[in-house]
Amino acid sequence: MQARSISSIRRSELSQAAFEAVIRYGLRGTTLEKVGEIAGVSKGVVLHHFKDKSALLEAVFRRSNSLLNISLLRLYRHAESPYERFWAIAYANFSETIYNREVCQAWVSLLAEVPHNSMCQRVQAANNARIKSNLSHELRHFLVENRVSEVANLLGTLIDGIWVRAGLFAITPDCDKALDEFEFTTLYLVEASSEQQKYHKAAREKIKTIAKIALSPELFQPK
Amino acid sequence: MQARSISSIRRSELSQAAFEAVIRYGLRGTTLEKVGEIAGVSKGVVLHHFKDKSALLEAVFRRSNSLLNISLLRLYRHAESPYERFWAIAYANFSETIYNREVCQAWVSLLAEVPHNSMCQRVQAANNARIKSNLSHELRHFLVENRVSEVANLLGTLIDGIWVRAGLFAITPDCDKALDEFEFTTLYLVEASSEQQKYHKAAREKIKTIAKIALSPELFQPK
DNA sequence: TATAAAACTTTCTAAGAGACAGTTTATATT
DNA sequence: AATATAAACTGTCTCTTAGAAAGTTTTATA
Repeated sequence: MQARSISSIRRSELSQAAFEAVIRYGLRGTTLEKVGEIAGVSKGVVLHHFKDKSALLEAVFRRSNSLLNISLLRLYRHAESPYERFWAIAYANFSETIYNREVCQAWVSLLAEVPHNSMCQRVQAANNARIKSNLSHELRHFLVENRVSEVANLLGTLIDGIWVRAGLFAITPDCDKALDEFEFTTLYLVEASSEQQKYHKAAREKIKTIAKIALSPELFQPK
Repeated sequence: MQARSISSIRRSELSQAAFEAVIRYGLRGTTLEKVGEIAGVSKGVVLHHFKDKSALLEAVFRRSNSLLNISLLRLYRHAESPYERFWAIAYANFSETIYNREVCQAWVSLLAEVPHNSMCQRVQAANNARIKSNLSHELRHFLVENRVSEVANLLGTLIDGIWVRAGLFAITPDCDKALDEFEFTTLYLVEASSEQQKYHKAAREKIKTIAKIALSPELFQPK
């Protein structure tokens, strides 16, 4: 059995290398040659596997979004209540494995590609929709139906805002601070009763523990 | 009296042209030649007034941030209470003159420049700090002191999030929707009493009217 | 082992960033 | 007004980059 085609392995290596290049040299400083250099191949190989530079950057963009997806699925597997699934979403976005200098910075750098790349737009739109849908699904359990959509939307937008700010300044972002901001906003937006607040705190603690294991760097090596 | 030096006029023309180019061709598609073409001069002129491409993009970035500043000052002039000044901040960020397809898209495109350009980082950091300080100053009047900083920070982050989402998809953003989201979040975060809510509504209405005049496209031609 | 397809390399071209030398235009000084 | 000086601008040259194309090697499969 052939595990994965050479092409798919190369594409993965190359998009990883491109990610590296974007971190090191910025979007404008990322050239096909540098990407090849990091991957240990010639520029020609890069263009053999990606039709042009846009296609390569698109793959990097897709990759960084899929990291988020993977981490969410891992946490979902161990979340057993709406509150816990809600916090799984939060920790998927703001655990060290995902919410770190490199990834945030790369994401912000790649944002510039989106307005003129309809494939990136689709990826990003799908991502926003997925987060909103996930949040809505859990919010329904502790918020009146007619406010669910609005709150889910706002929390999604807030997540983007936190990410952007983290990416802009090329410093290590503070996971706990981000999670605090998310919690703070949530509790006010859903007007959580003190009983509900306890559930949230408990769920956050549990998912935090799970995230520490399930999203540990050793276990988190994407294909 | 010499109104403005030739250089300063040229720099302004050129950064305006560069802004145009970023909109039309994206960050990666923006070349010095195209910028010159839009401005009706040769590439050499561009490099005469800006030491390199980064310096040019920096100027565009600064420009789009200063638009925000100008619109805020205009509205402040007519705001007469904390509530009104609070809403002046909101309308400075989300009036058609500022919050439109072109500006949002350019802003997002230029974000990619920030992580590797310390001057852009300084501009952006100053901007964040200013918005936070402005918000804090007004929030103090209808929120207990020990929550002011946190809420100001969150609202600033939310504004960034709304902007990013608007810039990503190259469509005309919806000003009223953005303002509704901002209002919605504010009212919950400050736990506004029904009396306070009335003040907010009234202030929003008033500033809306003022913005329609003071920020009308005819009157808003930045230097 | 023959054949095709996929992976990879090398070479070439057009376009871009930016340096530099030289020319023109504006400003200030006597 | 005449001259000096600085600023604005132009054209040319070099080096780097994206990407196309044509050719070579490797791998898979019948």
